[in-house]
Amino acid sequence: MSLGFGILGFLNYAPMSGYDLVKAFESSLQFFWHAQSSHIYLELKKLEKKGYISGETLIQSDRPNKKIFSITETGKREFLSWLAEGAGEEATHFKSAFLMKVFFGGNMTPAQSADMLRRFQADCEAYLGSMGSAPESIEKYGHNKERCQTIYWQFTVDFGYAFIKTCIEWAGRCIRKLESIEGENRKEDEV
Amino acid sequence: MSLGFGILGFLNYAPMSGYDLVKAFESSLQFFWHAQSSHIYLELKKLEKKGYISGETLIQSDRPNKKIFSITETGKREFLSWLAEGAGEEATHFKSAFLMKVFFGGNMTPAQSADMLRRFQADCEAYLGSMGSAPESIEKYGHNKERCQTIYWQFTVDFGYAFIKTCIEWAGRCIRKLESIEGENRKEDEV
DNA sequence: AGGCTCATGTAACCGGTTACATGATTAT
DNA sequence: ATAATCATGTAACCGGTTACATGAGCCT
Repeated sequence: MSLGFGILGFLNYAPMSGYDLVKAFESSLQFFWHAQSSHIYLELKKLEKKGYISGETLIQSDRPNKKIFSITETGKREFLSWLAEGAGEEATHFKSAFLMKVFFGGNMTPAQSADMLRRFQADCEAYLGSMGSAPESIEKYGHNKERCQTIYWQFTVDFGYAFIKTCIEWAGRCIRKLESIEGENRKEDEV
Repeated sequence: MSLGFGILGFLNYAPMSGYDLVKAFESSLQFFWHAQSSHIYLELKKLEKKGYISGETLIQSDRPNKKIFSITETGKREFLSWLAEGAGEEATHFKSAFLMKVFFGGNMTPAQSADMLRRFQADCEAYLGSMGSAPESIEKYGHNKERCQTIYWQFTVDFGYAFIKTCIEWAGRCIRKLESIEGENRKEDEV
């Protein structure tokens, strides 16, 4: 139901259509929450059924019509109480199929493992590059809001930076270790 | 299907029962993959149906009987080709409902947000403490295997350490920032 | 005419969780 | 007796993905 709360959070800023929400997720939460448009529309239906939001069709002449959703009082209460719950222990959980591959790296050659880690490192660097636009996004979306909102957005961006940098450094250590092993193996072969 | 590959990975070390696999996941992959026993048994059935593993009932007199699963040639091939695929771009993805709460922190008081972050930080410290047993686990499980396996296990443990430490430091920075804001607000109130 | 953005959905499926259910054997 | 560990499952559900489908209106 976390996606639902994300939607409520955005609607708590301002009424929006499903399409607007898709864009909003893409340009902010996507660092730690990937939402498919199909899923968002599905969730909107559920939230409306529960009475947390209400939608009104807006007739447009220049573009296709759209349905604008607003958060209800009940919805606001639900959202705020979810926030107030604070962090559960699941916050420290981290799931990764990639690390599973690393774990079973003994079934590949060290060279293969090193390649995998290099690819990972490169993806991280690319990701880091794509995050360059984050400060502007925050500026753009936040300039008409209270300034106190944007520091929380910045917190999540900071987390992203710190996380990716940690990944890059870790991968570097692993790669160096694997290269040293390869070096030893070659020496043994020569003897 | 990642859970399936995790199971194949363990069975590639040695034949095991469902119960053994539950224990194996708990004592190693749980840092980045939580597997419920019910799910493991379900997955074992699927893998058997696909012909990736085969099970034989072992009759025990001192304990309840159990079903020992072994990886088949087909299973081995599948597992190895999954490994060889390397890291996909999903490796850099990170999903967190907790960060979503941080993102929407503007709907709480800074004090509430700071409390949430302190709780998170404390959970991280606790997690760090629980990881102290990892090196022994590796030693224990690895001493009868080739030494080259254990360095990959160590890699994932190292990642865990680095990740949690990054979380703790990040949370600290956020908390300090929030405390300074609270300080400013109090000053304004006094004027 | 063709491609773009805007706009909204449905259906099938899959991965995973929760809750429940059962029963053998061993140790205290 | 009874608690703990060993051992295996089922059923209902939920959160999310993938693939598919549609169509309005704009720009070139």
